Amino acid sequence: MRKIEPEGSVPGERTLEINAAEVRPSGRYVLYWMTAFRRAGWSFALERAADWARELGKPLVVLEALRCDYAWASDRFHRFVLDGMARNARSFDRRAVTYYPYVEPSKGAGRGLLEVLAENACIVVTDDYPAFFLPRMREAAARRVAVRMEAVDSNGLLPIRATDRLFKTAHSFRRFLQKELPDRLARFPKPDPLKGADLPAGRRLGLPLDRWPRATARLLAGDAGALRTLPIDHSVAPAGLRGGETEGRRRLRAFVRRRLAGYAEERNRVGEETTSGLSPYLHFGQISTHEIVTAVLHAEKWKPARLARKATGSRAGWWGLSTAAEAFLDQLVTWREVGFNMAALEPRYERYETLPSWARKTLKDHEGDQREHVYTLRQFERAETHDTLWNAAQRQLVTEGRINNYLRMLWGKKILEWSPTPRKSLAVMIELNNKYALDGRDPNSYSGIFWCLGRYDRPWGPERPIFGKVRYMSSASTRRKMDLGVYMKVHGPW
DNA sequence: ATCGGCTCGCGCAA
DNA sequence: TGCGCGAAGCCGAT
Repeated sequence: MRKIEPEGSVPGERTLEINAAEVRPSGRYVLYWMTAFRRAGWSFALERAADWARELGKPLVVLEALRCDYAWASDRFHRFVLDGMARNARSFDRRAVTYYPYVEPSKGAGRGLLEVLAENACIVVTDDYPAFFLPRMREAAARRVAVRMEAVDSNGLLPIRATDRLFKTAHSFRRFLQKELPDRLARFPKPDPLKGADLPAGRRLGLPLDRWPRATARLLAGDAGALRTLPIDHSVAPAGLRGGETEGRRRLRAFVRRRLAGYAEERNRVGEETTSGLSPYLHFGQISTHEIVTAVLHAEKWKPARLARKATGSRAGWWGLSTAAEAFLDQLVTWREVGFNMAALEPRYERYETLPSWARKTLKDHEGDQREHVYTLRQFERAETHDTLWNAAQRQLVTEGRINNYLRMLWGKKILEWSPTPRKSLAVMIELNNKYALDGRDPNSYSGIFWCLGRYDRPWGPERPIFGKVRYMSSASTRRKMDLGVYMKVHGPW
């Protein structure tokens, strides 16, 4: 039997069949189950779903669900995702697409929703994201759904399955990217995959969803009273920035226009807005790396001929852009995607055992060292250490859902220094980062945490107590190097 | 203000 | 087999 494939331009290396079932051309619609790439533009997954709908001549149904039972679910993350769902509702309602936003009102209430929708689907397309509970949820769904399911990778510039190699340093990953990216720069997702897609209208599908009522406008508006009714952690308050694709795009424009040119020199200035601030939007899939890269390349009037011929792994000069743009793209592409490489290829990416062996050895050698200060998770959480700078960074995390890039490293290094064991320090970092950081639970966030313990880094001398040969950082040097006045004022004691 | 040394693994040249 | 080099460091010498 001929295998059905849609016409389209989504690269084969980004699509993955995740069950053995057949496509069902007699179904009533194509179902796109949006779980990670929560946006209407620049998404290979949505593009693939639209390709299928056109190929089969069926309407497209988009299901975007928000569970309440995942770890660390709180007002903070719900509000951010709901902002995005409200925006998606507007984007999709202007198209010939049936958008179904579902917010789980109680634990387990969403069970069965996907299967019921899949019963009438020709095919289910979903997102291929390599971290948190999403891979497990996707696998469980693939076993229960009796129609073909595809997962599509719209994570970054490099498809997560482009290689089997697990990269141990940014340098070797960068060198690999410099060989692999040129071909992929010509195959970006469409800014608006539904434009001109010519899909049949699906306005009156009469979905049998009485058991799973569509999210109310009040909830999508992020109404505080509506949030309070959900069984999630209300002690972690919304972070004070609006989520959603439009807001992410607005920030991208502002960054490129006003802050990109000074990025290389100013990114570590504490207490000023000098970075893009896009990582929460990237984490929840509300903006795409492809869109960001396109905006940067456009601002720099870039041409493919500017690419260096040789892949040396060097941090600057490969793109042929300004120093600032090269530095920014190194963060966005090299450092973000090396974390996706880890999460996609190493199922134990959250485990201490995945640290490089030199780091595990040296930390073990120093596990018995005397600790001058030792704090519990709760003391760290409440910013109750002896170090006012560390406390300020922790308070920024709790109130804003982020920490200044440079201070985040110091934050982690000190948790290592002030914990009974390196393993316990890892547990504290993961707990606090996942609970409070908008971009926590992301592959990228794990890179940041594990870097503090030696991942992607090299040994440094001299060997010190507790740290061994793991790179040491000190609050005293940080205070000397940086102007912390404004920062300490804003994040001073509660 | 700037420099070297501290230390290990990788990729490439030879 | 040798060599250069690497997420943002630290410290002491000059």
